[in-house]
Amino acid sequence: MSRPERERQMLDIAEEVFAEQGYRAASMDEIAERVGVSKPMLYEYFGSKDGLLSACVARIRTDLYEATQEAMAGAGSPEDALWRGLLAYFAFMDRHNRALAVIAQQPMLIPAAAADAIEATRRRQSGLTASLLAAFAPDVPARAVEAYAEIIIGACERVSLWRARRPEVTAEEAARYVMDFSWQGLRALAPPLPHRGDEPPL
Amino acid sequence: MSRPERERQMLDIAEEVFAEQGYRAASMDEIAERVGVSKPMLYEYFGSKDGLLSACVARIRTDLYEATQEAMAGAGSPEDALWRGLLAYFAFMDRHNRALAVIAQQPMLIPAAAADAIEATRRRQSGLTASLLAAFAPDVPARAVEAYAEIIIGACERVSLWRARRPEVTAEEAARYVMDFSWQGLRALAPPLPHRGDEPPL
DNA sequence: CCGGTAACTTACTCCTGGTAGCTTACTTGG
DNA sequence: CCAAGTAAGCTACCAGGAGTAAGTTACCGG
Repeated sequence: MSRPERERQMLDIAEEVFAEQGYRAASMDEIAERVGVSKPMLYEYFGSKDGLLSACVARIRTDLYEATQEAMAGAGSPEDALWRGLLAYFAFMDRHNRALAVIAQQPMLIPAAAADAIEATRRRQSGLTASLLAAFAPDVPARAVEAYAEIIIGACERVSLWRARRPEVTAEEAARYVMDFSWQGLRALAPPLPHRGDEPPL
Repeated sequence: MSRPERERQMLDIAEEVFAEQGYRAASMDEIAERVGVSKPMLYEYFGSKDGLLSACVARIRTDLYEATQEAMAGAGSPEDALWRGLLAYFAFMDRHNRALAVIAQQPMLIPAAAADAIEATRRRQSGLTASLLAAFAPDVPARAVEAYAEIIIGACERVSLWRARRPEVTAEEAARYVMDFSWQGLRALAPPLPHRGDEPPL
């Protein structure tokens, strides 16, 4: 079997095993066995267990990035772009095994080397969001744009996690929540106070 | 040394070591040595390495919960409560070693038992936020309130992570970003439209 | 003084991530 | 068609750390 072929096969199996058992419980021996290959081959290809996880995560993140970017490409307005991006995000999470999607969001417990690879792809996602924001709010300072991008990413990740406990929430509903919140904020929620135009206290 | 005393001491050291080296890299032998005690004592007290992490996380989360709850107690309005809560959150993250605060947010790489303990305490935080929201938006469906609470928590966690890369961002500035975003949403950012006081759609 | 209990230790086992070195099999040039 | 090189693959091992069994000290009530 050729190298790229084997590599993809290994990633497929590893993704499956990690999702089933979690990173720690998954053993390299089992992954190797299920691939139908011996353990040193895994190390030949990925260097370490962390390297294998990194590769899995990198692949997923790349796919996620492409899916959201593509979805946002055809948008007519910033608002529309945000909506399409959110929808694509949650739909993607549905298609892929949610357990690994969650693993893909856990940078810190794994060693620095692996975390770097994950963070790099992750930052591309933040960057995409940030550029969207910058496009329709050019006067907002860069720092604030970054912060807002992080906020949106964090919101998405957390809502994904929440959906794992609430399977009845559809991807569209989830996207809707994030969208409404992001667009209008909470102020729109408060019905009793009629004077909504005032500034918040710093 | 008495049991509760030892326990606290062990947690202090473990917190430190986990924060320094990360969960995986930290060894029970080293923690035991730094405590000045032998390894079986750690197992006597916490059952397993995961148990030790769970205990650390539980303690931190409890403290965080109390800190934010206390901060929000004296608020005059929901808006004020949100602001105080956010500020307390980020200030807490500053005081405690940020690395462990981050570890506390990584449930999935550790076995189910530990993850459960973490999620349980975490949900209390979501619950606190949700009750705040419910208080000033009683007509919003419970499901949406939950989603919004998750969004805010996710935003806070992610912004914390971001601050680890951007030490120049103060706790107050971070709280400010989350506050502004949560309150006004993004629509307020778009500068070409001068009419910000109008009703949002919905 | 003695029995019991509770903090504590030494000295292991075993599992799993990781590696050294060998074997097979396929391609390529003479 | 064969030899030589290269790439895929394997067996057998090591190291280190999680977790444990059994024994030891020290304190405290009777």
